[in-house]
Amino acid sequence: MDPAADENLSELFWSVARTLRHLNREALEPLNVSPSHGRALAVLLRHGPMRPGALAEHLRIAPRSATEVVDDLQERGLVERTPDPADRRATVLHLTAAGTAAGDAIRAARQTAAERFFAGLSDADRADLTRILRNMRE
Amino acid sequence: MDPAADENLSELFWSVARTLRHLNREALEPLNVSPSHGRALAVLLRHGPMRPGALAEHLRIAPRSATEVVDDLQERGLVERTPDPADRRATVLHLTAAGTAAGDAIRAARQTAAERFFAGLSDADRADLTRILRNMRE
DNA sequence: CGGTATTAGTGAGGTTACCTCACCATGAGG
DNA sequence: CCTCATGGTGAGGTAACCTCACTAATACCG
Repeated sequence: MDPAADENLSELFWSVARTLRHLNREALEPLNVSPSHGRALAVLLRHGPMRPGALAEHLRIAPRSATEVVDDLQERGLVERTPDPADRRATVLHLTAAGTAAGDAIRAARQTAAERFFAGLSDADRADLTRILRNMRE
Repeated sequence: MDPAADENLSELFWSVARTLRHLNREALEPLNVSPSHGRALAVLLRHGPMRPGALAEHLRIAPRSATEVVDDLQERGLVERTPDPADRRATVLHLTAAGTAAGDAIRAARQTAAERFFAGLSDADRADLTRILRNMRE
């Protein structure tokens, strides 16, 4: 109820979020993949081949922006565009072998970063945090 | 200790962070201030007049980038540059009346957003969350 | 069946919020 | 006083987004 407490909580939350973001970026850096490309690879790895439009939805960006991300990824030989046999307007994106390897590396790096980050918490704290965050997400 | 749990916790955290960011942006939107400008105004409001270099440090951006932010803010009549009497290389930034008003409005909007966001939590949960986040920040 | 509306993807061009590098004026120390 | 460091900024660049306009293809409808 105390407004000052709310403000502190919000600032505290941001401070922690920033640390986590930095950690994630550090984890991705040696893989030579930008966060935005990493997210795209992760989506393709998790959900399999899909159209650029679907990728855009997963990433919550405009379809045009997905085109751009795919351009970069294709240039690096991580994804391929193949025509959709069912709809000649559409293309289907799928990971190359290199793309799958990169995606796996990203997943591993992310997990390591998260482990390091949450390592200082007791099991009880983790449980509390999970419960509270779930609650906040509604 | 369970890797999957860590990953979920990290994703959960991001999901909540995104919601909070959106809420903050919504709160700032009617004030016609970008997040970056809002942060700068908030710093000047909280810490008083300072040099561009100091502002850059507070915002954790390069000095050159602070110049840019100040340019925009000055163009909108929210801050002024005055020569530093103690050092003729330097300038001192201070808020205009309009800038102070904007800063106050931003602070209020932020607080309202935070209140809405943390409204669903019990006092005990807030205390737990605060403690855990402090712990994570080390 | 033909015509209109819709959809998938992308070219062109813009924005925001950063960055580095080079430079000038000034200040500080030997 | 001469060199070196510092404060600010011009010039120019980048990442990751955006909207608008367009083409090709498909879907719907009378």
